[in-house]
Amino acid sequence: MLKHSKQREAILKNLRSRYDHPNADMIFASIREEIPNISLGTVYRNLALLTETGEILKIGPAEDGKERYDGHTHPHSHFFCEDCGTIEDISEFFNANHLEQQLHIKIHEANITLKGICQACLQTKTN
Amino acid sequence: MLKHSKQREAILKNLRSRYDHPNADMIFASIREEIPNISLGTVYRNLALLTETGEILKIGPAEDGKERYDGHTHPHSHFFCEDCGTIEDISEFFNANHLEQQLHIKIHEANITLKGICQACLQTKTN
DNA sequence: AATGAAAACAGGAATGATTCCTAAGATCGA
DNA sequence: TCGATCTTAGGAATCATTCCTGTTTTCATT
Repeated sequence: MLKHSKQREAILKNLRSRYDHPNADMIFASIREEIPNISLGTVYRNLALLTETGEILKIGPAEDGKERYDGHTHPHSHFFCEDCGTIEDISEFFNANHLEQQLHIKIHEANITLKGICQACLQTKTN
Repeated sequence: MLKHSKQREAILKNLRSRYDHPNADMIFASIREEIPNISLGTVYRNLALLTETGEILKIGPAEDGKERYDGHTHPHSHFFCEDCGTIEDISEFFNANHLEQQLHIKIHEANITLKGICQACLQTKTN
């Protein structure tokens, strides 16, 4: 059973209010202003919990190798700037040339990352 | 200037000959059969070098958090199985439903990851 | 073939994001 | 109010990756 905690609530509220795809440390720093003695471990544990319940998204590590979190769970993609490291939301339908012109960005790499269950695992499950 | 080394050559040859998207440790184990006293640091250093020269690809960390490498650099995408952790190549044009039927897989998540330079950075460069 | 500077290496220590551990504190149904 | 269970703070542990150092290899030039 999941019990209420002001720490978890603060973390969720923080993520819901921002659009900069922060990492655990950035969230930690933010929450600290409100709950000065919160521990980094608590931030990590609750980010994992909230990700599991689907209330937030964990978006693959950025160039710096740190995981980023997104409090907005509607279907959308992300644009990683290789220069400054910012991560922008992409809601438009995917079309590289169109996107470059529309968002005034330069796309070097466009990868589709698919996750699911492979053929071998699907067959194992049927047995 | 880049000097020849049998260690780097062995790593490249190893990656060119396999299709399982290994991590640094798997490559280390493989090369060790040929060069028993190669060090893990050498493997990491050369993987970084080969990635920089474009001879291999580093494909984002898998579920286990470890980086994977791909010795085949033609444009293609990857499919990560969330169950067994295997990574499969995807060459077909992207269409989730079509792919599921064609490859007999179950797609839970399809993310487009874009990398490049954001508007702010492009403007800074012009200055 | 010998020389020397640059690049690479092996081995091991350091780093750092994330996870784990434990005793104390908060939550909540009964 | 009580107790079972969940959560927390704080700090230690983990472990993939990077860094360091003294030694070895490469290779253009003699």
